[in-house]
Amino acid sequence: MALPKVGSIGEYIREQRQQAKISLRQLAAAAGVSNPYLSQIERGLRKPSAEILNQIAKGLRISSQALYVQAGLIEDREPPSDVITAIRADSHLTERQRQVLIDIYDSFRKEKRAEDEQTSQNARPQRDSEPDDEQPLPEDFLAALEPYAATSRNGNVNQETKEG
Amino acid sequence: MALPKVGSIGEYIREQRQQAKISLRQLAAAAGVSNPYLSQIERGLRKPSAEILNQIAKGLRISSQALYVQAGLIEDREPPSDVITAIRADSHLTERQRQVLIDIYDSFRKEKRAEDEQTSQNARPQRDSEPDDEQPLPEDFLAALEPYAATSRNGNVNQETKEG
DNA sequence: TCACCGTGTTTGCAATTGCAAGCAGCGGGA
DNA sequence: TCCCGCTGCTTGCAATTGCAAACACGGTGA
Repeated sequence: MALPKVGSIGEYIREQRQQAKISLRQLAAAAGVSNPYLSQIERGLRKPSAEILNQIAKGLRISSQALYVQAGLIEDREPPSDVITAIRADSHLTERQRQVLIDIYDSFRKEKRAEDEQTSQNARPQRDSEPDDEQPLPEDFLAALEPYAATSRNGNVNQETKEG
Repeated sequence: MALPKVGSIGEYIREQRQQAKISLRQLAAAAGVSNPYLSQIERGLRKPSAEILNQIAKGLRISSQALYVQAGLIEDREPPSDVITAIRADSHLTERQRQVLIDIYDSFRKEKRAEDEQTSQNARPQRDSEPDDEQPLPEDFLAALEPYAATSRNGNVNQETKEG
């Protein structure tokens, strides 16, 4: 019972490897792991760490994500689609703007969580769709944001270019 | 071994945890790991396995992918790169929170653009990513957000909102 | 027959993970 | 003052990872 999903990922790796028509040792070399260890992984005898998994994915030239999903390390459909990552990757923002956005996002998550916990006691059916009946952002609210937005406190203008 | 990026992921976890305003032990319990181990992870003394990483992500209610990217375990190859899309897809937010985030994002984009036009004359060389850290969000700023965050589900809000 | 090269597998073992228990500091109440 | 609860940190220690070396088996050529 020790390693429930490891077997499946081992099989998956072996499948991928065989489809690529490379030997265990070749993949081991490409991935930078030892052949015996790879053998054990493929047979589900070992639970590789994330680092090893990542290297194997590289060796197989497949997506790390695919492997993690197989390993059960990422919820297969991870719908959050990751606002944080998107913010971090967005080159159209300054570093400070990113920080603010992330903080706001986190605070939202926190509030939502607090609410969820609260409602979980009552086990109340929760409606997501609310009648949207109000302007989301009044002027003064955005005004309050400005000092945090582009600011460039010490001329930190951050221009990594990524034309997109 | 240097474990180059472990430190950064530890910091990232600690940031996320503190922003969520939960204690190390709370997160440890939520993630199903021991407190001392989490402490060591946060300080970069240990390299958590993928499984632990995944559990921590769950405990933090953040995307596993974000954590893996931070850990350098995913090549960050195809990030959503679209903040709006990510926000829209995030089921952990209320509809109102999404609206607010999107509006803030838009306003940031505008400000940044204005700045870039201004600074394009100077073409300042990039300052490496080290914006002098400073507490990200003052209290009153977050307080200003609250009315827009989770509130107003279905018209009637004041169920138990702590009214001082 | 032997030697050689390839495949995947088994076998110890150092290094590391991850945990239970305990330690030190801080703030509040009796 | 003591006690309690909370915060994070340190300390052994069992369990596990991941590797080097050696193993078993098969195919090839001399």
